[in-house]
Amino acid sequence: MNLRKKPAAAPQIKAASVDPKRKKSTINDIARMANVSKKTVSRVINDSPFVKEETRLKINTIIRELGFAPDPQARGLAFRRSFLIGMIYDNPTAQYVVNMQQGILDAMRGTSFELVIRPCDRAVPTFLADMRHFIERQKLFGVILTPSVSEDDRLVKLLHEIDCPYVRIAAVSLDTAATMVVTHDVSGAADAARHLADLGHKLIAHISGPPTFRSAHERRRGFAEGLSERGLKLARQYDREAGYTFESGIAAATELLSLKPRPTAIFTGNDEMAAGVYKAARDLGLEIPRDLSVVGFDDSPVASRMWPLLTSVRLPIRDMGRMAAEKLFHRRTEKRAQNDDATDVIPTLVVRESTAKPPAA
Amino acid sequence: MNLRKKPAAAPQIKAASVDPKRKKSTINDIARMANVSKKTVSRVINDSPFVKEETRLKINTIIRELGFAPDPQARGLAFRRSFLIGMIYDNPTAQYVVNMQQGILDAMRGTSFELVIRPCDRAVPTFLADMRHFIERQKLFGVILTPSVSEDDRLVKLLHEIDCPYVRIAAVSLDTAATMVVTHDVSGAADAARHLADLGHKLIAHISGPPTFRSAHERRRGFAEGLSERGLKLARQYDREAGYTFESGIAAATELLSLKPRPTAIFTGNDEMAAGVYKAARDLGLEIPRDLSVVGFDDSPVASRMWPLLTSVRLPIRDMGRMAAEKLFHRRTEKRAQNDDATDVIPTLVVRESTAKPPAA
DNA sequence: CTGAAAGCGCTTACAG
DNA sequence: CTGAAAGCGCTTACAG
Repeated sequence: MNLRKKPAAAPQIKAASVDPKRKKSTINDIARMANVSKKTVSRVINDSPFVKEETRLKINTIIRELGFAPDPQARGLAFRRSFLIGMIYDNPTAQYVVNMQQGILDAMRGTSFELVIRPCDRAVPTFLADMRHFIERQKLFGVILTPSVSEDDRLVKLLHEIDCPYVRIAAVSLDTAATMVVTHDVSGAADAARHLADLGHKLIAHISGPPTFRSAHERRRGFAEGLSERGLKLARQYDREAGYTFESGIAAATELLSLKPRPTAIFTGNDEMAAGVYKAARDLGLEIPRDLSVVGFDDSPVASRMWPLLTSVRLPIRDMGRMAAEKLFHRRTEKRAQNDDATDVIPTLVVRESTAKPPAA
Repeated sequence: MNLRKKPAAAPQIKAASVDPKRKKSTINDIARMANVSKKTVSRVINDSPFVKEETRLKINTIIRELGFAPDPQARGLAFRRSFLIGMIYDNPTAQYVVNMQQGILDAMRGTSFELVIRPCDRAVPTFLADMRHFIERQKLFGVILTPSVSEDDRLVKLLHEIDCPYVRIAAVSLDTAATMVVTHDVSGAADAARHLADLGHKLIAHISGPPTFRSAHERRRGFAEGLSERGLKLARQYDREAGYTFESGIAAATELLSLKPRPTAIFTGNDEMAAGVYKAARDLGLEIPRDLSVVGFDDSPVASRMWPLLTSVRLPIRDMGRMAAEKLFHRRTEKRAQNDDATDVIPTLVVRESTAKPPAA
C-alpha cells in the first residue's frame, strides 16, 4: 500500500473542491449547508417521497455542486446489504463470459452498483459452502446465474434460504417468470433443422452437449422437432452425445463420418464441437460444404475465423446480461409488475458458408 | 489470519448455527465469549503482534467454532479503504480478459478480497473522471492494469494523486519494479524471428499492431532484433502496421502477398491478424505452410482451431494475473523487499504446423 | 499486552 | 414533511 501521506490541503470548502486530495464530503456536510438534518439528506438520496419539493431541490443542488456521492460501504453497512452484484458462472467459453459481463455492466452504468465475478465448479464438494460464504460475507445485493450453474437446484434452494435475490439465465424456464431470462434454444435449433432439411438433406446427424447442461437437451429437442416438421427423423445412430469441447467434437464426428450411409449434414450443440467436425472431416478428406454441411450453435468468434465460415445459431449474450441485471434491479421497485413477465430471447440462424445441398447420391 | 469460513460443526451455540437464517455472529459475540474486549478480537483478526499467545489461541478457537468472518463493509468503513481489487482493462481479446481474471482470482482465494471488473475506453473524454469516480467511490484497495490501459501515463498520474496502489502489466518496464509485471514481448518476438530464419526464410514480413499499444512496438522491435542476429533485415516494404484485428490482418496481408518478390513468411503481432493472413492467403490460392509460413502471437484458442494449426508465441496470462495480484497484496506486508524486484515473464514459442521451409525459389 | 471511548458515513425506528 | 437518537460492525487514537 502506498503510505505516503500528504498534509491535508485546503481546509476551506471552496478551493477544496478542486484539490484532488480534498476530504470527500459527507452527508453531514450536505446537511449543514442545506440547513436540514442528515436524515433529510438521506431521504433525498434514497428517493423518499416524504420530502418537500423545495427542500429536495435545494439539497440536490448542493449535492451536485459538491459532487457528493454517498459512500457505498457506509450505506451498505446501515442497509445490511451491499451494492455488489455477483455474477456466478461456469461457462467455459471466454467470449460468452466476457459478453455477459459487458451486458451486466451496461445495465449497471450510472447506478451505484459494482460487479463482482465468481467462476465456480459445481463438481467440487465445497461448492455450496463456497457460494454461501461468498454471498453472505459480501452481503450481495443479488446474483446473476448463467448456464450451467443456473440450472443447479441446490444453489437456488440455498439462495432462497439466505434470502438472496437472483436472476437465472437458461435455455428453458425453470423458475418463476420474474427470475428468468429464457433463451429458447429449442427455437434456434429448430431453425437449424429446417435450414438443413430445406437444402435437401435427409441423412442428418446431431452431436449434442453433455447431459449436465440443460441447453444440450433443449438444442437436441429443438433440432428433432424441426426435423419432424419436415417429415424427417433424427436416427439413433446419427445422434451422438459429446462434451461441448473441440476434442469431443472430433471424436464424435470421426465415428459419425465412418458410418454407412455417411450423414451429409451435422448439427452440433455448439461451435467448439463444430470446429471438431471440421478437423475430423479434413482428416477424412471430406470437403465442407461439398461433402458435408455443418451448423454450429453460439456464433462465437471462431465461427467467422473458420474456413469455410460456419453457419451457426446466434444468441445475443450481451443483451441477455443487460436484461438479467435490469430484472434484478427492478425486483425491488414499483416496476415489479412489468418485470414479473418472463424475459424471452429468441436465437437467430446466421447462414454462412458451411451449408449447401447434399452431394448427389 | 485465514478468514475462510468452514461450516464448522455446531458447538454449544445451540441449533442456531445450523439455521441458515441465524443472525451472523459479530466481533462482539466473540469478545463476550472469550472474555476480552472487542479491540483484542480486532487485534487477532488483524494479526497484531501485541496479543498474548494464549489469548490469541482462545480467540481463534472461538472464531473457528462460530465460523465467524468479519464483515468487510464494516471493516472497510473503519479502515477507510475497501477490500475490493479493481481490474481495469481495454484488451479486446476475450480469452485474455478471462484468463487474467482467473489469475487474479487465484491469488485472491482464501483472502477477504473480491474482484470488481472495469472495462474502459481511453478514447472517451470522461475516461479519467470515470476512473477516478470508480476508484474513489469504492475506495478500492488497489487496481491492476492490463495493456494497453496499463501504458496510460495520465491514469497512473491520477492513481498517485488519489493514493491508489496499483500494479501494471506491460510489455516493457514503465515504472518502478514494485509496480510492474513485465512480459518481455521482445524476447518472444525474437524467438519467432530466429525460428523463421533458421527454416531458411529470407523474405520475411511483419504485420504489427496499432502504435497506441506498446506491445506492438516491442514485438516489432524484438522481431527485427531476432532477424538481425541472423544477418537479416526487416525490409521497409515488408513492414506493415495494422490494428490487431482480423480485418486489418486481411488487408495488410493482401497487400504484402501481392508484392514482388512475395514474402515467404509473415510474423503477425497477434493471432487475430494471423487468422486474417490465413484468409488472405486462401483467397490468393496460397497454401500454408507450403507457400507461406505464418507465426502469430498470443497462442489464443483460435491458434489451435485454425487449419493448419498456428505457430504462435505464448504468454502465461493467468500466471501474470496471479503475480500481479500477489504483488498488490504484498506491497503492504514485510515481503516488500522481495516484491520490490521486478516480476519478469518470458514468452515461449509454440511451434505447430504453420511454419516450414520456404518454397524452392 | 489490553481496554473504554469515539468515530467511519450512512440508515432504521421512533417521535413529532 | 422533518429531526434526534441509536445503531450497523468494525478500527483508530489514546490511555494504562
